[in-house]
Amino acid sequence: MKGRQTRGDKSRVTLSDVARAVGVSAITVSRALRAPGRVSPDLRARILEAVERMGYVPDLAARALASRDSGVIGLIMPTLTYLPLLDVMTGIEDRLCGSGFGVQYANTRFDQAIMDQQVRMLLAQRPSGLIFVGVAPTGETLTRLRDAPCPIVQISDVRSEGAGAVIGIDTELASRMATRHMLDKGYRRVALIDGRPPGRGLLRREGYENAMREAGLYNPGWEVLDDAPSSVILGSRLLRHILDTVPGADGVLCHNDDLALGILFECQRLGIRVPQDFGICGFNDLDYAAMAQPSLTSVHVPRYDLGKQAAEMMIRAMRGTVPRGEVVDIGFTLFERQSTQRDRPAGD
Amino acid sequence: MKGRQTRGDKSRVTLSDVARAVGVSAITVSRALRAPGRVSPDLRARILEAVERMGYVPDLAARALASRDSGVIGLIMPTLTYLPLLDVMTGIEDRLCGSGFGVQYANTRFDQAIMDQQVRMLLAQRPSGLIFVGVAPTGETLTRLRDAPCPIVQISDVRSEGAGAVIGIDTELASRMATRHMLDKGYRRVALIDGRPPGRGLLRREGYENAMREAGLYNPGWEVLDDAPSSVILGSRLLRHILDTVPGADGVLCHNDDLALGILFECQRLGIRVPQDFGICGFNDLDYAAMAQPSLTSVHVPRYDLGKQAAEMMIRAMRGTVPRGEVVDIGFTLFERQSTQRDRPAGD
DNA sequence: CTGTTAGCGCCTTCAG
DNA sequence: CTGAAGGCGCTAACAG
Repeated sequence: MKGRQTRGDKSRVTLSDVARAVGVSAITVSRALRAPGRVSPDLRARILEAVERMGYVPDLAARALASRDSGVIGLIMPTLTYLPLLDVMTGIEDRLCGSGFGVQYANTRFDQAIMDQQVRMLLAQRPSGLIFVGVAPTGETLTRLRDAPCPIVQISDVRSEGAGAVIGIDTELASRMATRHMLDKGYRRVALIDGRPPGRGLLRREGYENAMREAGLYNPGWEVLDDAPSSVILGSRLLRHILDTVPGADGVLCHNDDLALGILFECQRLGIRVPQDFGICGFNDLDYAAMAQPSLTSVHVPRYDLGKQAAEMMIRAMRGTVPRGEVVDIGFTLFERQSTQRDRPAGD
Repeated sequence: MKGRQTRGDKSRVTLSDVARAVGVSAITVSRALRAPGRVSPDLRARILEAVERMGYVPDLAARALASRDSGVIGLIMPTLTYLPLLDVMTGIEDRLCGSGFGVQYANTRFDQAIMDQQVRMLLAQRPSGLIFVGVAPTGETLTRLRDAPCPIVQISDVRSEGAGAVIGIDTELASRMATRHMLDKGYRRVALIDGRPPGRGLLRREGYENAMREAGLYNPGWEVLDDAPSSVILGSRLLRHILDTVPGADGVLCHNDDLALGILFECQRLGIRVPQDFGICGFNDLDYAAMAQPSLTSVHVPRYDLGKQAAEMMIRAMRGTVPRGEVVDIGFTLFERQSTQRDRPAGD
């Protein structure tokens, strides 16, 4: 008698299996799992015990289909191979871990069109929330998000246009203060370099320009923007470029510590003394900034906390307690280290 | 007459909507989308046109529920903030991009229990495939995977026990050759340091031990293992530790370039000349290894390709054309750079 | 090549 | 606090 083989599969435990075992209806098990308050305590206990014992794991697809909510929070990222963003990610994950929400990454590869497409896809999968990490939605994406069916949090410059809550720093200010610091230290012909970071390039440049203008030293030719991804190698290359194109250059503001490190190595190779002959300021305060020899001045942003708080906002928003326009400035700190500690030239 | 408001939602376009518009049945549209061959060319064209025009996007949850396949490939990673792994990830993503499969990351945080749990969850969601990146499944996970309902590829040491296809390098060999290289260059009291990398620590240590033993120089006290995550800071700290505990140490084999860079910086700080007084060998050949001053000797692994090939194997496996036991050794290269170029002491 | 018939596993009503 | 119906959107499995 092989009979009763109605459902060919090798018995995946379902909600009704559990329900039958406990002697209640499926919906009660469902509620015991998701809305603890709506089931009597001891029934709930029995149910949870059975769930455990039978090894029941909810089928997310079925749940998503029936409830019109995937329980997934989409993280839209411009790249996955950029260390600073990863710290933010980790903060988000740590906060979300155990909250019952899943995380889905969408890698836009710095490409607007891909972002539009990915966001479209994500939205079609009924996400519980969307977090933009280091990119602000623009263009078509922004439009589509105007009346998105889920909360949106974006980690970006506090002044950027937003479709939801915004958390981040004032990039222009950070860049301006870093530049001013170099000027204060007596550097004059300070160049700016930038690779392909996650999109805040414009604001950083603005801060640099503002500080340089205030000092009457602005020169557009001192801005070196490269489309290659930011890296140590790029930094080395760009130093040579600067020395060629900015006569008498005596410092550089880097939009990333990778670049700063590359600059430092290349200076050492060329026999340029840092900080005496040349000042270097980085951005992000990656771990090696403090360890480098000489140590690198850099703008520190509490990235991990940034992620954590963003996730926190998302969770509150999903409970409906965040006004869509909320903006949080998490602040930054300029760590003034050896790479910019030149004594001011006398009489300057 | 407000009538016919049966489905309250603001019209999400469904398969049947498209089907009705074209005048065919739902299943035909479904097939046109997934199995191009099984629908006549011009019907298919009309359908695709309608799909485009109406902005239809498949509901993955419904699809997963009905087909018992989520179309998602799970990537199990020990951490998301370790640069070398990210290159592998990028390779995987690049290959999978456009293949129609989605990618879902599971971060195990170096924790066996979390891995077990995550794999259990993943399996419950009917993944199309599972790729273990830099970790080999063990314990409960391995058992559970024995008769997994989907292909498995693991990126790890070629000799590691596997639940599916394996692709990677011979870690012991790499480590042994790197150690031998240092010995060849005349370094004698070569220490080993390791932080918390994605699990290949044991094999790397084995390679080091084998090489040291062959040379009659093995000393267990020279192995410094730290549980902190590998980082530049850790490298600096460990150099001081080595100088304290290994009298006359003249070199170190690092299990990561982070560590190597930290060692280098600390040497510079302490006035120890590299490579004359002290040799440094790293692992992974991160971009700064070649740029550092002096440049760092390191073991290069084609990580991006590794990822790409792993994804390729996965795709083949999903078509059922990879024997489960397949093992691919992708090889490595030892780049001998300045940090180990000491002239052999005369008479040694 | 195309259509019909039945669910996939869960959750939303709406009743008690 | 619990239960009974019905359907979410899609796709196997057969038919034609």
